[in-house]
Amino acid sequence: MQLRRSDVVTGALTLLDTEGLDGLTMRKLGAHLGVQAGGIYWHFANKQALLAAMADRIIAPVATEPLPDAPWDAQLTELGQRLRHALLKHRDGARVVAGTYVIEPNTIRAGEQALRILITAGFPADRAAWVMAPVFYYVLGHTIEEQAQHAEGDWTERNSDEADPALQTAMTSMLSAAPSDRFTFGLNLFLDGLRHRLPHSPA
Amino acid sequence: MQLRRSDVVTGALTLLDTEGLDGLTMRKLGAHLGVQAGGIYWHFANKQALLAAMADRIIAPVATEPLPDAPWDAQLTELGQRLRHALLKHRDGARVVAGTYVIEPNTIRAGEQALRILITAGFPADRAAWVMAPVFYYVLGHTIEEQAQHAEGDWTERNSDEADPALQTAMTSMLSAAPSDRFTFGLNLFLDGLRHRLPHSPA
DNA sequence: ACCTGAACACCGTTCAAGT
DNA sequence: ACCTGAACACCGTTCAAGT
Repeated sequence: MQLRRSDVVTGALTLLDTEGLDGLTMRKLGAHLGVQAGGIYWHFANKQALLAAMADRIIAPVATEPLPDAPWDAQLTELGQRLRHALLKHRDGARVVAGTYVIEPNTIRAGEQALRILITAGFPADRAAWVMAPVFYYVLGHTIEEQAQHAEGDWTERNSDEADPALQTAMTSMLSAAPSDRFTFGLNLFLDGLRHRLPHSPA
Repeated sequence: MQLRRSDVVTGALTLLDTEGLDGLTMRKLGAHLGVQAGGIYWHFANKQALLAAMADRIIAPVATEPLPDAPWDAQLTELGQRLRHALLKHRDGARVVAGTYVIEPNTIRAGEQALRILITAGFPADRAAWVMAPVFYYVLGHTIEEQAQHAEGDWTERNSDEADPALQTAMTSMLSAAPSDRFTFGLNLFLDGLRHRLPHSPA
């Protein structure tokens, strides 16, 4: 039976979870789908196009679920949290999304949601995207690192000697903290900046 | 005459500028250095280690130059600006740094500078790193996109139809703006959040 | 110590040819 | 329309052997 474009994306995401991004090859994907590697190129022009489709699928839940009726800052926080959770659902999800310049439908929709929140809240339309981009970079950057989980011993090892105790405290408290706490902290840092530019919304 | 570790890094950065990160292969680097590809492995355990050394070299100017005697927020801004400029000095510089979990000396030093600024300013030591990380993610994310310069027509093309004019304005103003203006704007957004948590420093 | 030569085990992508 | 088979032009990495 035939392979649809969406089957290829689904198979690729399954393989992503078991092999990771670096282990995701067209040949392995072909084998997983019961097809020659070359066969995939009938459905996708190249690997990059497939990765873009995967990224869009990963982001889908962020664009789909309706936002709660809440103040703009709570809505924006919710969007950031949803994005992180969506990225965490697949191994290397953040790297996949970061690596593809996505102009697929769901990604566009998610971005439009963020812009609408900001514009409705009173941000000038010609600055809304300037605000959205940093939040997006932050969520991606944080989650990439969260998913990389490079053996945490590294830093402590390298710097066990010669270091300022305050700096030690700083690094240790970052490495030992729960990722979700650090994430929320950073997101709030951002929103403080935003709230500062805009009258706080009435609850 | 013999090849030193630092010569390999220098050659790799030269090649990076002409070929880009995706075109930087061990074989091409070998040819550029007048050496077989395998020969490089005497100096570096693998390509990843070489990329880490390249990243550290790229970041070097951020760690080396002393900071001006200024309020903490101005110092932090300066550090962010320097990091962006350092990344921009080499093609795909931001991607190189983002792709390597760097615990090389210069990167450590640059991070310590940021932590010291924050701690001196009065941030609790166990939160300083939580503040530093988001700024770092932002600078990297912004600069990666700035260096990708994916034909700006893409978005406008895809969305010339059916779209909300306010959203159009938002996207257009982002795509047409000078990257350095957008960068400074985003950095300030962050600092507003920080200043909000800390008594503003006396000039 | 530092590098060559040559191989190993892979890649993404193309494309005639099959069904 | 959808895929096979087989090739092309690469990769990173290893390692005996040379100097």
